[in-house]
This record gives sequence, structure tokens and C-alpha cells, in this order.
Amino acid sequence: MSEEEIRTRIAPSPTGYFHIGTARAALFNWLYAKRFGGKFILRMEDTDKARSTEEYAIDIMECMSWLGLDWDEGPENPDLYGPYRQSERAEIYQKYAKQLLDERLAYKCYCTPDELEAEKKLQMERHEPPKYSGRCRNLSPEQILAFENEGRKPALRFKIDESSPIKFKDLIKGEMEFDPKLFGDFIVMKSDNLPAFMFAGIIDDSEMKISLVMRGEDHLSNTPRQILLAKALDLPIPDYAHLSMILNSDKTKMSKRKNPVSVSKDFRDKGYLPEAMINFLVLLGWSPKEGKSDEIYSLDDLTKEFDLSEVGKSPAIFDTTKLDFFNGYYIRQMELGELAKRCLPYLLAADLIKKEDEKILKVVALVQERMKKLSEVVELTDFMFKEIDYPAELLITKGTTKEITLKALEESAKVLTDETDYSRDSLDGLLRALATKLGFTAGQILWPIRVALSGKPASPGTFELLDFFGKDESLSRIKKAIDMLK
RNA sequence: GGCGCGUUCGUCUAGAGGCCUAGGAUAACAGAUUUUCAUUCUGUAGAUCGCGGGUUCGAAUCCCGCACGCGCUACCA
Repeated sequence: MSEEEIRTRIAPSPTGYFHIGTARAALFNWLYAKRFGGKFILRMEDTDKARSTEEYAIDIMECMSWLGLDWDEGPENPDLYGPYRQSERAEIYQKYAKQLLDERLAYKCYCTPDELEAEKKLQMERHEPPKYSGRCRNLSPEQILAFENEGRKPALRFKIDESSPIKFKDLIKGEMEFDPKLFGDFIVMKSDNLPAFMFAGIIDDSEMKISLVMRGEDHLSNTPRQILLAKALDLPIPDYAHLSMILNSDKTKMSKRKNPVSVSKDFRDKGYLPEAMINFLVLLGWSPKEGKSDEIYSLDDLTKEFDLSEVGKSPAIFDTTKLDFFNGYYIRQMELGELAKRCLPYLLAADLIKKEDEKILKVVALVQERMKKLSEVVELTDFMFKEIDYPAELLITKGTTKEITLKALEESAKVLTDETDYSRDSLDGLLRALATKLGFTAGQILWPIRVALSGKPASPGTFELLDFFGKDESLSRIKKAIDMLK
């Protein structure tokens, strides 16, 4: 298929919030399409009626857009090879199901789940590989009639062609060979007349002219079955590439219960930037040929560099330490107005401000290089918006005394009362001169003022805070500190 | 149980027989700048390349075996 147009896809099932692993697969597919001038398609695999919801479908699309992974074809623009929701493609699957049945490549199976379970259990006890016995392969008309009269609804089972091994080249993992004798006939249409995942998948990939199926390694073992299906249906077989999994720190599979896996709930809403997510995610499995000394990559950079030959085969443990670094980095790089805009929701939610105002530009500027996540803006800046409460001892810096601190504060208050220029440079000269005059270290003067203004052991610098609060508020907070020490 | 995939610093990784006394990033630690925190800069520590055999003058790199992890083995996707 390689001479045709490059078309990749992501096919999430809306049975949960957009998963971090799906995001990575989407990213790699998107990058591959962009890099080689192809198309990227979004398809909703919502055949599991019981678990699929519209809320999740929306979440998936929102998160993809948020990450910057736009798609050329998808549920809302179904013109070309749509519809792009499997729930709307029932007739297509039925057509192919009929084809299999007519050509006797599949058969109706009336076995109940209980019967299948029992059969499997027996095989396990005998240490045989569990696989379907094929007992419905050659049912007589009488038997079929009997099952129908019982009210049993048949599923459609695909007849495995066991004649020869299935070989294919995985573009990441390499040459692959499977023995179909081990498979057993599998279900293609469920008894509710909905297609099983493998069946719907190969049909859609083919009908949507997907040239490369890049997906998680958990699908690697399914691939030979889909190839068999494609052959039986006389459909073209796409290229395949299987991405290794991302795991927990204990090397088990990421789970919804134990781990932060929801892009929207655990990352976007917690204050991570899409730029950081992309940069972090792409490095889980991909590393550039020409390594740079840093590892900063934008989506734009990546569309020029990404290739499958640089994708690794081994699984990666999902550890957000490095994500935090990237997040801090991109926050520092961000234009101030943009940062203020993105911090606003957190400030509003914490009730620190009522509406957008000019002040937050200054506020954000003071903590920009201290933030790892946008959500931290709250704890970093709360003292700028409200009265503060802190223990008096905090005013006294290490290796000094209450008396010295009090003296420093009182003398500072005096010069700050006389001073009108609260700009950084002016204040710097003023307070250092005061320190020299009193025989104090700069720290003995500056620490207590900073604490008086912020109430925190760590905060932006003294001069910046004086400038931020202005004369009246600064003096008021310093006076309060003096009273606390008396 | 069977089949498949994988195994290099805590973590993400580079590495395709000699360039490896194993490189980078991050995290950790230390120092410099500094009133604190953060930023920035510099440095330190950190992998006997899962284990055991082989091939070779020479192996993280090739071959075989084993161990461990993960996946599939569903009318879930």
C-alpha cells in the first residue's frame, strides 16, 4: 500500500475519558501523517453500547484539539469515507458479514457464554490451549432449528484458515509470524448483531483507506486475525506498526483507578500545558537521530523530524517528573498575557479574584518562573489578594534575633515612608544603604520585609513585592509585622 | 498452559562488533549568583548494559538457553 496516499488514524472507544496512552498513539499517528504529507483520521469505536457515552466522545475530541492534534476526517465531517462512528456503520458490517456467510467463510454459532466458559475451563484443566472447538461449524438444519426454537440468538463466527502461517512486517517490531492453528474460530458479529472489534476494525481501516495502522502493542496479537479477515473479505491489508505500552512505576499496566490517565481530568485541568504534554509524550518511545543537547520539541519541530525508524520497541514507565520539568519550562517561555489568561480560571475558582483585571498580569509575572503547573498560581499568589496570617517567628531569619529584626523593620519603615520611588533599582540602593548604616547584613533587612509582605518562607523578592504592593499597602503590612514582634 | 513482544543510570533514552574507562535529558546532591524560593550557570554521583553459555583478536551490540515483565488467548475494545 506504500505507494498510495499516507493515511493514519486513531480509533478510540468512548468508554472513558481520553486516555494518556491513546493520546500518545494519536500523537504518533498525527506526526506520521504530517511528516509525510498524509491525512489523519479520527474514528469512534463505539460498538460497546453499554459502556460508550457521548460525554466521553466529546472529551476525546476536546482533548485532541487541546493537544493540537487536529484531524482531517472524523465524526463531524463524515463526507469522504464516513460515517466515522462505528455505531452508524451497522449496514456496512452486515454487508461484509453476509459476504462471509454466503462464501461459507463464517458460520452461525449458537453456543451460550456459559457453554463456552465450561468448554474453556475443561481445556485449561487438561492443559490444552483454550480455543473454540468449532462445534457449531457443521450444524445440521435440525440442530439449528432446535436452537432457534429455544430462542437462541446466534453470533457469527469466522472460520480460521489453518493452512499456512501468517506473516507480516511490523514497521516498529519487525518481522512477525503466527500460527493460525492456535487461534480457534472467533466471533465477528455478536449476537446483538453488532460487529466485534476485530471485524469492525479491519473493515473500517480498509474502507477508510488507512495505509498505516499504528496502535498499542496490546493489539499486536490481534493483527494476524485481522489479516486473515482481510484476506477472506478480499480487502487490502494496511501496514502495521505497534507501539510499546506505557506502564506504572511497578511495571504493571496503567489503570484508571490507580493512575492519572485522563488527559482532561488529570492533566489539562490540573494545569499542564499541551506543549509540555506533547514534548513529554513523544519522548516516551521516540528519540531523534540527531540528538540535541536539550530535548525541547514543539509539534512543529516534530513534524519535520519524526520517523518510525526512531521509535523504540521497549515499554516505558510513565513517570511525571520529567513532565513537570517540561511544564515549568513552557510556562517560563510563555508570553505574559497568555500566561495570565491561562491562570485566570484557577484564580477565579479559588475566589482570589472576582473578574479579570489588569493586576493579574503583574501577579503572574512575579511567579512565572516559580510555577511548575498553572494550578500552583493559587498557592503562590494568594497573599497578594488577601490579608495574611503567619507566625511572628517567621519574620526572624536564621542566625539573628528578635531585637535586630524589629529594629530592621522599624528603620525600614522610616525610610520607606520618606521614599516615593518604589521601583526596584531605587529600593535596592535605599535598603542596602540602610543595612550598611545599621551594620546589618542585607538579609537581616530584606528577609523580614519580604515575610511581612508575603507571610511565606518562600516568595518573590522583596523589591518586587514592595513595587507590587505600593507604598500604602507595603507600609501597612510592615507595621503589622512590627506590632506582632512587640 | 500456549503464542507474541520486551529487558542499558531512579525515570525517559543514545547505542546497529572496536569511536563505550557506555553519551544525553530529567530527578538527586554540591557550588556560584542571591534577602528566601525559583530561575540561570558550573560540577558530583548514578548503569559490571536481566542472567548463563557460545561466536570473535575484540560484544551492550551477533547466536543459543534461562529468568523476569507485559500483551493476547472474551459475543471488551
